[in-house]
Amino acid sequence: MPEKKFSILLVEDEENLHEALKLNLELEGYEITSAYDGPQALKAIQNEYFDLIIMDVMLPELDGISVSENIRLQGNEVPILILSAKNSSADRVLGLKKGADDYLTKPFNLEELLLRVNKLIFKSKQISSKEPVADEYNFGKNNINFKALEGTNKQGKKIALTKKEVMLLKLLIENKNEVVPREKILQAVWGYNVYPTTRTIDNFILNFRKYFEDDSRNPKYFHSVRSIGYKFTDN
Amino acid sequence: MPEKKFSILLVEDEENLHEALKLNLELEGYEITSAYDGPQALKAIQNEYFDLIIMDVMLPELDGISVSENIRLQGNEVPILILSAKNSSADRVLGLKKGADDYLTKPFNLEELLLRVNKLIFKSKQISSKEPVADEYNFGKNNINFKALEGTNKQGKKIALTKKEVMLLKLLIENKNEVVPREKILQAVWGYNVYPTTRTIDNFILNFRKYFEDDSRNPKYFHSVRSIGYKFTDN
DNA sequence: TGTTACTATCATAGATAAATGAAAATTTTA
DNA sequence: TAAAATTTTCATTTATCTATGATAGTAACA
Repeated sequence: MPEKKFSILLVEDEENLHEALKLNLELEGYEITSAYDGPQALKAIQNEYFDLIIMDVMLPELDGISVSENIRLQGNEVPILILSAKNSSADRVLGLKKGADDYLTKPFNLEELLLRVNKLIFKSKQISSKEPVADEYNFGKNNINFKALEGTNKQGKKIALTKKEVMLLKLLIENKNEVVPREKILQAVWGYNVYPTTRTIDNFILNFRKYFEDDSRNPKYFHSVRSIGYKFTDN
Repeated sequence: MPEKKFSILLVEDEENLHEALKLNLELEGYEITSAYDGPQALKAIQNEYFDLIIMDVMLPELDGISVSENIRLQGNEVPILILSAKNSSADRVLGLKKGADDYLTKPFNLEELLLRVNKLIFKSKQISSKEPVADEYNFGKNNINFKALEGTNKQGKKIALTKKEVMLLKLLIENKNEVVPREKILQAVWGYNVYPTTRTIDNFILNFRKYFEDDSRNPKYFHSVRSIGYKFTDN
């Protein structure tokens, strides 16, 4: 299995700087997606998973601060590194307030940028460590044995689970009572960072409902949250 | 660490008033930069950081309102205190008031000016320490879980919240005790190129009141501020 | 003080985008 | 190669969002 690259969204309108940054980041082993204005950036964020966003404040159409604000309001906590031309502390305060995680003033030293990029990505991975679920999990009258790749439903019927099914179940149960966005699911279970036009996730959820729900029309455990993702609850 | 002086840009063309204000503000401990017309003001703003701008509406070359608009278009949210003569267009001054700034009508009392200057600077510093809201928020007997997209009202009833509802709730709660103008709401929640009729926002507020208020006719939390926007309070 | 103009409230209905569910197509595994 | 697992496709259903309109409330002004 090839080592997974971290993916970065680079939002910068100035061509030369954009290309230079892209080249250097790729040399460091990151996978770069390019955006040249605010709307493009927002669109990319809707469709892909990123480990980090590097964004200029001064952008055509929609400025970087507004973009960050929008990202945060959507509940997305991807780390954001803001680049600013102005050396004004007003920008700085405003940017950080809106949820940017770090801040660099142009012109900046390339070394410093790379250091910060590394730090931000590492930091966010650290925090995201959730307590792992045990080998078995019970909800209602259902049981899941993650190691045996096997489930038992309320009628005591054994259900053979596949690897992917187990991965998705684990992910949802680890994050129970929280909505897990589709991009996060794809990222965690499939390893994509591109959100394909696919109903694959939905099919897995449908299967889970068939396996474990009394009434798949009114799910108690596997809830869909429209336009975001899915949520597992057990109460 | 030496105490930092707050810096003010004073934009006033009338020499006598300008000098008088400058002297008094300096006596109060502020650092004053002078400008005597619109273009000068804009130039100063490009090059320096200011904690506050005091600006006459009636200026040679380029009037104060235009200068303010220009500043805002640049994404700069420095507080602006407008000085206006009584006969100036009420509409445009009203427009500025919406931006959480302040205005004074000439002739004004010096004490009052100093009070407002203080208030504006203090207020903007306050805002800058605003933190993003946590995953959960409680007000009265209500609870909102932003990660679960779920609310609980005083009767303990669970309310499934939608993505947009959560975005708007977050925005209002992040800015609690402040009026959030309708344009700001549209910009932050709906995005850059969507213009739903303003009734849409009202509908969301309406729902929030149904979910969380005892008496939706006399809201305790979700207040409308006529012709400006909405305000969330929790006291 | 009454008239007028504006703005918010609230219910309802329509539009739209997303999820469902079944089945077929494809890929992977044994 | 057969069987299992996974992914795609597509018609249908549904959740959510938006527009509309009737009413009530509020501010402005003579």
